[in-house]
Amino acid sequence: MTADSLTKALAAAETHCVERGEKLTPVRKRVLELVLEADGPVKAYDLLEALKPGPGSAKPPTVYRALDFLMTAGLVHKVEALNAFVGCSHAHDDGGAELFICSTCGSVEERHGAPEPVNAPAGFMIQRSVVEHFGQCANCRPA
Amino acid sequence: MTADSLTKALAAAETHCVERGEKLTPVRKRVLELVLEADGPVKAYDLLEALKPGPGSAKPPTVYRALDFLMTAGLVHKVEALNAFVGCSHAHDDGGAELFICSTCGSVEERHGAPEPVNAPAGFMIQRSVVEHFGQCANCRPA
DNA sequence: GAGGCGAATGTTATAATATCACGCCTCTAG
DNA sequence: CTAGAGGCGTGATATTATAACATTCGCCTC
Ligand SMILES: [Zn+2]
Ligand SMILES: [Zn+2]
Ligand SMILES: [Zn+2]
Ligand SMILES: [Zn+2]
Repeated sequence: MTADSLTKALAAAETHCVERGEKLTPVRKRVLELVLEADGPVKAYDLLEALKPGPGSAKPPTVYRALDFLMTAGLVHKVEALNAFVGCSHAHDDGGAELFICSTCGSVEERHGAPEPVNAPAGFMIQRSVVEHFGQCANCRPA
Repeated sequence: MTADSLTKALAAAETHCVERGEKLTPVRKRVLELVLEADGPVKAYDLLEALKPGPGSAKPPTVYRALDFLMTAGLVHKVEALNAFVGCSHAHDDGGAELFICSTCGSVEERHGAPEPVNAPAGFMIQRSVVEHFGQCANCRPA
């Protein structure tokens, strides 16, 4: 992500929060910035390290609280299978997303629109779905 | 799961392993038994507790090694979003499964046959998919 | 301005999850 | 026999996440 598009993404995130009646505080903004800067899924304790020289102190609750906020706001998604986090460029309020993660280069592509599976058990009401695909992206795919 | 069907499942698991040229050792069998007995996703350290009075000692590597084996054999799946494990009644050799987990009663339904999503990025080669749906099953669904 | 309230954050400690590293035992191929 | 591989025991440690409580700050009211 270029510095320019990062700035724009942060501005858009700020607007998104204001519309939801919430505040993108400095700590939250800094965490979002770090997640967006990363070129792939990023670990909570790596964020913690990156935060240390920064504005606030850096204890685990700081980063986990910021991540919780950003996930609720739809600005960050957790990759459950990696215990890691990725930035979201769509800012969708519903939590669901479909992730395609390249195991080779770490790139993450996000897609929407994988709704209720056709083979769900009868009467099952889905509230939250975790959909993560791991493999090789077009660039890293072996010949 | 009834005691009878549990016995049958363990016998089937043993056969499945033999066909793969692997051994369902006592520790592995005991862990599988515990996972199958549970009425929902079960945590590694709960297995550890349950193993303590059992045959071997009970340190984390014991249960994690057994779980790794059982997952590779397709006898157990990990619920990534819960850091928990569920028994598999299908014994499919490929790792993929689609799970429907009731947040109220903890029941888990497993389905197969949700292959390559239509909206994958061009050229992306999927190796492993994690698909977990959380919500309410038909019994627990509010009126 | 003083006081009170709530959200956000700081701080300390601990819980929960998972792996490493090493050595012993057993089985078996050669 | 002997060497190697797989399986497991054991102690230590790494990684991930939360609980509990104190403090700060902005805002509203009196
Ligand atoms: Zn998203
Ligand atoms: Zn790639
Ligand atoms: Zn299965
Ligand atoms: Zn239910």
